[in-house]
Amino acid sequence: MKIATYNVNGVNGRLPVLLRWLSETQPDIACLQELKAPQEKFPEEAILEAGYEALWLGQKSWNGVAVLSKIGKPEVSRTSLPGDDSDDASRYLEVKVKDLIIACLYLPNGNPVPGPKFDYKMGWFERLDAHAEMLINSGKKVILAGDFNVMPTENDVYKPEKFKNDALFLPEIREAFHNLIGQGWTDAIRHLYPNETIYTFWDYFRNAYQRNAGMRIDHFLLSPEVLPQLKKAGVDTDVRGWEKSSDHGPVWIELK
DNA sequence: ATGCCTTTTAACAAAAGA
Repeated sequence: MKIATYNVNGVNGRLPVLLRWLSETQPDIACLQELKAPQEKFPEEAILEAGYEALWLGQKSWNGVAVLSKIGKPEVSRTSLPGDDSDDASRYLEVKVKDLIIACLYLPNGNPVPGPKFDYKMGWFERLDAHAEMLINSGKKVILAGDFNVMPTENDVYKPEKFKNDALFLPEIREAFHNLIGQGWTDAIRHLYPNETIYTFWDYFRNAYQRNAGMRIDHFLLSPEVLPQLKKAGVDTDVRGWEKSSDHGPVWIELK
């Protein structure tokens, strides 16, 4: 079984690229972030025609997450993180498919630092941390997948020194990510490729993709019950080079 | 030092992204 996560940066503007990617790579489940579309503007028909049933949380202009499946319709588990009823950003969609719980998440960017956006990011991470602990303690097969907006180590960004004061790389956010992992989660890409330089995002400008000036910010975290099934993982880096592509590339895992 | 591009919204720039 192949599961993918892809920050599409606009699901309607990206539809031709999204459909081509689904058709060429055939993930069984795809988690999408940054739909940038209200609930009623999600391209459900085109996704259905591509063979996928979908659940999605839309929002006007920004955010938005979805889970696509061609192995049975996902069942909603949660549509937000617990802990802050005032947060109405569409950033978290947790579903059940088969025997898996899959959390599709879009962590806030957090820049500029310092400021309310970074405070919001740290607060969001705290709520994720608390909920993830509950999930991992459940003993179920759980996957946290999505755009975490965190480069976990210096090997995850092309020029670490340039990002010392960035919300994606500050010590406190890397520590938050490290603490989350410490609950018992496994970073699937790093588990299979401990030392390789692997990126999932390349900026639109300065020819970042052509220069491979990238960052690894989209992640798969696996609960201990899922880890033994991990067979392969990778990034569809070529998709980032397609015409009208997102600034992120799709990341995927294969489970036995 | 810098959002240098791209998307969305809306009707022009502005906001946001990372």
